[in-house]
Amino acid sequence: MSTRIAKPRSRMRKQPRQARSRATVEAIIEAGAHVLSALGWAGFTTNKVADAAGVSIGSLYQYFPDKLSLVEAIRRRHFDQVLSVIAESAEGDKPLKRFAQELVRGMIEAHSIHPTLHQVLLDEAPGDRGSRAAHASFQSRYLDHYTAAVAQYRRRRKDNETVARVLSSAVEGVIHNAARRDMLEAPELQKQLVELICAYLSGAGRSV
Amino acid sequence: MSTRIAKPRSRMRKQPRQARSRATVEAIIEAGAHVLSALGWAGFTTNKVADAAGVSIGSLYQYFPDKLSLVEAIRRRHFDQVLSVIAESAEGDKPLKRFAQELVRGMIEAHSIHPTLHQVLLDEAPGDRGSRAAHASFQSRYLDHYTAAVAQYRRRRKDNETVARVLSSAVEGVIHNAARRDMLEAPELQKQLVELICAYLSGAGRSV
DNA sequence: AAGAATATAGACAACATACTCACATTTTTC
DNA sequence: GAAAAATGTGAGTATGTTGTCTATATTCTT
Repeated sequence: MSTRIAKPRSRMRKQPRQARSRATVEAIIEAGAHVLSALGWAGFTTNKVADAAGVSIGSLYQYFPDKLSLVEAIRRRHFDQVLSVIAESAEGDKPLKRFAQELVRGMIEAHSIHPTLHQVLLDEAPGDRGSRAAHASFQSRYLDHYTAAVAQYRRRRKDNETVARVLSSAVEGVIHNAARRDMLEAPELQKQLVELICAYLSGAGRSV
Repeated sequence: MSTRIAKPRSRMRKQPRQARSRATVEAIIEAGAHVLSALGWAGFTTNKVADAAGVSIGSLYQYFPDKLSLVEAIRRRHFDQVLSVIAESAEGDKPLKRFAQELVRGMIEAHSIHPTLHQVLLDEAPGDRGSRAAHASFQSRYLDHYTAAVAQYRRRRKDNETVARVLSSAVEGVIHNAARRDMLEAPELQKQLVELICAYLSGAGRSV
């Protein structure tokens, strides 16, 4: 006869009240991100996370009802970090080249936090519960930066939607590949990526 | 005192002799690729594969000593398929645009077989045993196509290595992203990807 | 300082997965 | 056509993972 909430275990089982427990939760999320980034979804076990965080498995389940909700928390935190980094790197009115440079710089910084976490969160980690919404929202806000750039710098107006998608996934691909081989900081790579963006947006292909 | 071979369980436990068993092995590999592509590395269990192949779990272990050797077989087969498709799509002397078109067409075909298998094999599936070598060999043969194109179509000679890597990972990124949202066959996407390649290789960025 | 609220620990139950083994069935060989 | 070789089977074992429960330790309130 209790007032059962629709999704009893959607977010957090118990709100941390004391400073001590807030630190515990923070440690768990941070350790979780680390394990997920280093070992991938398959190696992501709650016991390993608790171990890496220096807490017991019991403490973990005190705040996260299940594995998915923990991933959810990691996802939320990481996406927020990425978006804030990118957002501040690309705003205002700048020439194309400068925009590209700052975008690339922002992307690299965002991925330097946890080199492979981003890709793992996007591809491996399941997103069944309420994450579809968060995921989509992130993707759309993420695309906005590219869409704005495309609208601002491209001469042609057709297919702007597709162009933004192509550009963003191309940039992601390069960053991801570089992260995998630990070459995110290589300056030639940054330069070439900037050139790729500029070349595509200034539309040199149609003349040939 | 026996003559122990260095890697007793590296490849196959038993060679299939009759046609029946060859079909079994084939069915297992095919089913394995399917499961891996659909469910990812985390959902890739030997029981599911045996089930999907319509054989018993015992039969699977008759030919594959462990899970890794099965992944190895899947990897080998898929990479061979991809390379052969790409190889025949990009050879001879063609204008840049035509090369780009055929490359894109080839990549899309290669990934249409099992949309996400490629990425799963590259990122998720572990490659501990002898796979590092096969993996590196594939990557290098894979890059060769891009390097050849870069050398042939670019005016500048500097940083050709980096340019090839940037180009290949950009193309991979776009293809991968399209595969994830089931848009591999969208014609605007193909067109835009071709334009991206042409724009970058014909080097329009430096003039701005 | 004592009792209530909060936090942590780790043994344990329930379940999933990789892989084995003793035996059944089919094909080949003579 | 019978013995031998090859192939196929699936319950069973060992191991690891998720998530629970209860006992204990720490912090807050008054």
